[in-house]
Amino acid sequence: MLDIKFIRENPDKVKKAAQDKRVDIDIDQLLDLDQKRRSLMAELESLQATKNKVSKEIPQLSAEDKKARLLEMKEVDQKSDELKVQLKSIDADFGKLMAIVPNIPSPETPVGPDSSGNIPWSYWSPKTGHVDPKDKDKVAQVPNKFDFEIKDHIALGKALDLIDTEAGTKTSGFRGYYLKNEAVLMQYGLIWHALKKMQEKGFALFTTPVLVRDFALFGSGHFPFGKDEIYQIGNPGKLSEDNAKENQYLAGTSEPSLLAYYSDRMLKEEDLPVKMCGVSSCFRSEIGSYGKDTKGVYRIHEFVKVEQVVLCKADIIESEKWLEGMREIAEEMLQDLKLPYRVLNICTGDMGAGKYKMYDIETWMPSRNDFGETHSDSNLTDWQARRLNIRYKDHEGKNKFVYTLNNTVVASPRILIAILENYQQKDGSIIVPEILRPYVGKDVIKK
RNA sequence: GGAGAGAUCGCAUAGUGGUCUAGUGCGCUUGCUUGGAAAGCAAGUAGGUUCGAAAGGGCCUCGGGGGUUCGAAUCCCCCUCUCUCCGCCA
Repeated sequence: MLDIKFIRENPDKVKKAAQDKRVDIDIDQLLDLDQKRRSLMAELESLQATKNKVSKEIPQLSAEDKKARLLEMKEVDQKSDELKVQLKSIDADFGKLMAIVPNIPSPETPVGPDSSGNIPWSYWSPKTGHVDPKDKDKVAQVPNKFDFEIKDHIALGKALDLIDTEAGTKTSGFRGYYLKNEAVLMQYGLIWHALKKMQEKGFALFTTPVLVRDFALFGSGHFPFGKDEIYQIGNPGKLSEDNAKENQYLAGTSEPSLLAYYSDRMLKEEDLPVKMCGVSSCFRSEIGSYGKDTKGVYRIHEFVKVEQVVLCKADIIESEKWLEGMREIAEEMLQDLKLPYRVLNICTGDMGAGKYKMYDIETWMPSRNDFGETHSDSNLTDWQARRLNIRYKDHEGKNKFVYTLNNTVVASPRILIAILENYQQKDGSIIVPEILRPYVGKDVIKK
């Protein structure tokens, strides 16, 4: 959500943002509704003021005067009832449009239509260290090379009894899977490693509700945009469009729950930044990606994720520092695992409506012969905080909306794809990354 | 699943149709007092929105929504949440 005052004063900036982000919204219509809404409100409020005044006089009046006044009030009532009906419908339309007004992207965000417009920002591998994207020769050295015929994670998972998608599909349906044996230990080891790291960095740890209400998903910006992507559940007797407040949903990330923890709160400036780290199951319907990544555990309906969220004061410089800081934490995770990756600066057409700036981190996945997204780092400035009413009192005593940011720490089993494939050996075994060995209890996974 | 009680200005509490512009206590802020402090005294102590250059008005908010009424914290309906007891249960 943007401030309506900002939209009034900068309609061209907002139109440009909508165009670049490919959000279909008529800003002129919004401003027209805003105008109508305000003039209706003014009219209605002056009627209300009359009513309030007369109501106070009535007890003191003579019986006759009283009668006359009451008749007048009936008319005022009728008029105000009419206006209320009009205002209600305008309000509803206004609210719907306000909910989809996109945030203004940062000056560093490339303008582009879709993922093809994303720009590599940096590369890293254990061999090369950080690599500038302009250094083409070095960039070519980032991916792991193998001097034998590689297997994909599906074949490796099957051969070593780590992943069973056939049984998973039988039990759960399309995109179902079981993790087994060392893969289970690896997943929990990754989560444990991530949680310890985040705690050491001063983040408060949370397990979060996965089953959430409408407002949390609206607040994070997952509604109304990505409604198809989210499973709706609840008491069948209560499920309905009109009663969205009662419906519950399976969240696709712990971000909505972490943000909602502070909804409707008034923080003090010294409380900021609030650093949160959530671990939860995540559910995604993957409607709209039929036929994409249909094999293995790259794109699945349920997974586990450790997520980082920061609420900081309303200062663009400070928020950018946190975006970079959270990116570094995610990179540290991949460096701990010694996995090659790249960071992309995400373009306007590929970022959500609420985002100011966004990086994706993609980890090398040999069977795809490409990098695959494993982390997503976003600065949403006050766009979410306005939706969730998360404010703080600054040192001058002024109330402001916080800025919100979020990034992945680790998501499994997707990260297991990179681990299994990058660490595979010629003999079909898999070396366990050093940091996971205490959790897995061995150095090599083999038949 | 059953029965009952409740939700009021940061906290606690009063308030049962007009005197509520929501009182009181605590907390907090400022001032007076004091060598300094405590105590005491005095004043202040929410948010949103709208009109206005400002000063300052108007409107809304007593869990949320709707209704009755000229007028609702107060009466009615629906919802959410909390607590107590019973039942069931990981």
